[in-house]
Amino acid sequence: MSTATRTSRSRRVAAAVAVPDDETLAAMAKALAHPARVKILRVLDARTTCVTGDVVTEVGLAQSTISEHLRILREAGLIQGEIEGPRTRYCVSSAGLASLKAGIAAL
Amino acid sequence: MSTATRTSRSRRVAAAVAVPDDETLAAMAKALAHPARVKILRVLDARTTCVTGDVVTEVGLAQSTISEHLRILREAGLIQGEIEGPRTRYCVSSAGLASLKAGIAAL
DNA sequence: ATCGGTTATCGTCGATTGACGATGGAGGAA
DNA sequence: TTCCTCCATCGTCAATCGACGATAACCGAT
Repeated sequence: MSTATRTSRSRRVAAAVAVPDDETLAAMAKALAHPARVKILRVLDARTTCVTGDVVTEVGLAQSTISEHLRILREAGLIQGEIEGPRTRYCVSSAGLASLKAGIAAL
Repeated sequence: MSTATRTSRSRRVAAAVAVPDDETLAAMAKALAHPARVKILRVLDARTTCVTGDVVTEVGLAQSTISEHLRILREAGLIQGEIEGPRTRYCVSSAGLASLKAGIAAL
């Protein structure tokens, strides 16, 4: 418990963080269970936003491999990408990340 | 951060949490990347300590499978087990878990 | 309409994972 | 000693992962 001292029957104050169950937490952990994906998260966080090509350059793996890692992170809800013309812009999902943090912190 | 408000150049107060690099963080996440292992952590936390057989009963997988999961968690530094006569007693490694939490929180 | 740049998806291959039963060793009890 | 219990390890099998090149789809500009 850190931000939310206010728990029980009070008004919803600010973004109730979803606490994931075992299954979901494991899935999110699995998405992080690869150095390249951890690095991708850091890259996205540092630049606040980038297109796939930027990530390919930064991480140094094949484009198809990066695209796959991005898919895994996206399906885990840790990042989100929006199509922007011919390219796709990715950013970390603060909601998803918060959920992961909450789940880990609750251990 | 929860326990340690005291950070910088003060005397080392209580267990400076090691912040893991990408590789290590990924390895710890990988250890959590399975529902059974998440559950095992919860079981250990709830009972503060248990022998392998208890975990087998609680989780409901084959003894060899549980033993393997315990090994993975142990090698990731998330739990520690001490041999106690004919059985092995496992408990959560607060240091390892703190390291994981720090790594995740730093994302 | 066609071309060039940017991504996602497909197919493949070797490596790793996860599950289980079987085996073996280390302790306590008889 | 001789059991019996508890646990880790081994061997095996199917399933999944990770990386890559090749291909296709999509869009903007020419």
